[in-house]
Amino acid sequence: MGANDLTSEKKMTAFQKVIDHLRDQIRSGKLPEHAALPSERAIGEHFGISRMTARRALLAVEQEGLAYSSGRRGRFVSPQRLTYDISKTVSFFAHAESGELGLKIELISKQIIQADAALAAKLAVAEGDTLYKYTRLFLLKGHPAFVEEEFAVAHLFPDLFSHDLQQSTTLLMEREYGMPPHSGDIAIRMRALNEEEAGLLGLPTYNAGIELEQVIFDAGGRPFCFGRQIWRGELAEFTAHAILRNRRSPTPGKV
Amino acid sequence: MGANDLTSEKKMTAFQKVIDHLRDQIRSGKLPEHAALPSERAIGEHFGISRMTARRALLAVEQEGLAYSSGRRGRFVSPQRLTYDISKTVSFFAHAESGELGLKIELISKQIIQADAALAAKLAVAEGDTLYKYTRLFLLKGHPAFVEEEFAVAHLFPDLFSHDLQQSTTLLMEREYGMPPHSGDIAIRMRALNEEEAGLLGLPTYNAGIELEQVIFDAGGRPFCFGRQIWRGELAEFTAHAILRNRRSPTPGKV
DNA sequence: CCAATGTCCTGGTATATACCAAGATAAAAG
DNA sequence: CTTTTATCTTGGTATATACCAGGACATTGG
Repeated sequence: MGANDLTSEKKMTAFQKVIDHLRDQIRSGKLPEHAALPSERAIGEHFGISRMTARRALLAVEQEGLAYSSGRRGRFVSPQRLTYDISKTVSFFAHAESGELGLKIELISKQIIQADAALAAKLAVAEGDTLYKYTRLFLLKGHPAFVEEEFAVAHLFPDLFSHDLQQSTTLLMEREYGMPPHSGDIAIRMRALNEEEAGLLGLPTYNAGIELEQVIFDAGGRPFCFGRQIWRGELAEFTAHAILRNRRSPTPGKV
Repeated sequence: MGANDLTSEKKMTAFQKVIDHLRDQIRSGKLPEHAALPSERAIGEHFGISRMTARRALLAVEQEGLAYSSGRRGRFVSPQRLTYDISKTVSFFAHAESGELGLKIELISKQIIQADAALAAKLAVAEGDTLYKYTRLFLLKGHPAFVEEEFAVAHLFPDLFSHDLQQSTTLLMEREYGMPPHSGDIAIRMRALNEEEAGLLGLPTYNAGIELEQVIFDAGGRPFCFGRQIWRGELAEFTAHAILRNRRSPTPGKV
């Protein structure tokens, strides 16, 4: 005992070695953005491990956000994370326009629906009121970033569907209907993708993503639009600057 | 050929059946919060599938946030998600005190360090300046919720470590040092846990979680504290209310 | 030149098995 | 009654193998 201490890190599991290797390759830039990672089988042979172990390692790297899988085409290096300042704008499109992000919108579906209880509460309308509903896929440089479902109070935006929906609806509502956003209620959480979302985002089902919900209010505090985005988790970062309201003791002196 | 169409959903994979079953059990309340899920082996036998397939199903349910694993003790039903309004308070503790959440703080480590480039930039001090650093684990009703690493500018808080760190440091800094938080810069993203975090949170490494970073400023706009929390993803939801700054056309009239 | 075809590579699913280590628990020893 | 020990259960890791279906791509036929 104590003769072979040179083999320092032998506690490492096989798939952790692979993870570390892939991480290095990606972080060092040897594998640039959107470059293909070795396949499960290739890694298995190269490291002398079974394909299933190689697979676990690749899935871990995927979870880590360093790589993304694209159906049966293979796995690729994730692009750099992008930040979305939720306290400055309610429209990601408006946010993205300034920087050159190569944003593209694909319309997946549009329909006219009746508000259910949950939507009615969020949009301060009666249950059964007419709403526009449309689903869109947002791509950054050709790569899926998030899926958005949006609900708009119908009577405020007559003939909304006659306009092009491949643009910022927030800007559209402001320009065409004189309805500028004034404030927003936002919720962010992590959850698993359902089958449809996974398909659109090119991810395996049950992958985790980040959901961002927002209710947009006009200057009078009336909600007119509710949106629900589900992002590829490795892609997004949300920032905000918060000014704190007066709390229990309105500290005299300053302020 | 056309005789057995009653077996309607036979395209379902084995592990999807298990997922649906577990989801039902949890959503319907047959399995209450923190109740134990069947083990991998038990599910395998019950559904006539191999343990590895049962395992994949359980991992998917875990990813979905419906269940959490707790080392080698088994898997359990996740408690209800809790919301944390980031635009109203910078202290989760202060936030949690009001509601009866059963919050407990465990001090993991504390040390005095020199600021590296990244920390120096965030806290507006010189590289090499002295900082307090402490890591704490936050538990809700006895269950790990998030790990927090906090960095405070040392010269502003003499003898910080002589105080009890099992309380809200924001409140501590306000009460003992007359340094109330005025505003905060917040960033939220999804990322994988490292080994230490996974251990503390009772999760397998490389699981995804939600990271919340915040820089806290005083009334003069000077940063004095930087915190980094990593949450169990299925547990947290972050909300904010944003008032939009004047954009291209400073809408006349209100405000 | 273009469309159709077939082959190869890829990840997704699934089985059956094996060993390990940590947690839980019951049994044995003090 | 308490402490220690041994056993059982659990998830974590790992292998070797197999079949399927979709994407990529070169070859073939018109």
